[in-house]
Amino acid sequence: MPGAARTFDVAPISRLFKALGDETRLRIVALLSHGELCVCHVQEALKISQPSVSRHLSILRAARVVESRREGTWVYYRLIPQASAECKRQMRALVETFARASILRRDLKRLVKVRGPEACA
Amino acid sequence: MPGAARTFDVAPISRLFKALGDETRLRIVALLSHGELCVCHVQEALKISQPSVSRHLSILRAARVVESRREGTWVYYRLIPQASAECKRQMRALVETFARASILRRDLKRLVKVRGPEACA
DNA sequence: GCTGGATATGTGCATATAAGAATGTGTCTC
DNA sequence: GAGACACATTCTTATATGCACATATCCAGC
Repeated sequence: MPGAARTFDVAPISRLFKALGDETRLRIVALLSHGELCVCHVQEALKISQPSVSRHLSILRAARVVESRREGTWVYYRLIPQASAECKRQMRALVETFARASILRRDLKRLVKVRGPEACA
Repeated sequence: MPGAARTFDVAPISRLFKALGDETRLRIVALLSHGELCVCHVQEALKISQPSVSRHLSILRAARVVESRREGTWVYYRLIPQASAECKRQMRALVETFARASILRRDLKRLVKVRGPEACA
């Protein structure tokens, strides 16, 4: 086996952690852990500028943490299953953490209630 | 309850991920997940400069990921239990990942065999 | 095709981070 | 206390990151 890795490859986890090592992006992942959301939902929930949300989402997408789906005018983002077992393990732990954060879940419910579960405007 | 957190506090996890979002530091944590090591061991295992090892270790210590203990000339580093449940969960998942990386474990064993389990020189 | 709303991207700036070289601190031995 | 060794810190340079602002793209409805 030529070029077989002599040491464990930490690159995938490192990439994941780097993407998650930012409060804003972590809050976005927390929101998305409860389901799919469009950009305006995230923007409203986090109270930050639209370009900032978009940028952080693109970083998360580049890191293969989220994927997007366009539906008319709106773009919906959701978490995607991790490719490697290591990243899968980390994301599972993270989602479990967020699942226990009932306060955040209430925030999200309130947001969806206000803005509507399907409509963005 | 005045000042009660309206949103889930992501700061501790963010801080942890930021510290771990670097390949070198992740490799260091991987090594330490198998037990306590002194700086020269880490330096030897990772084949990087001594100041670089020291600097990364200080970052990990600032992030409350490791702690150090001086024994004569040498300084030993080890992982420390995380304070918050969220960080504990992430570190458990990470250590489990490294425990499965048998290749890395063999590297470490070889290193300890060469350098000795107790003596650094 | 034009307009307006939703989203994405470019630019400039301030700050943070990483690596290498040099130097400083602490501890042991003699 | 002088020298040797282990480790930490500082400095410089190159690169990366986050934010604010402006601008561009994409789509729906007319």
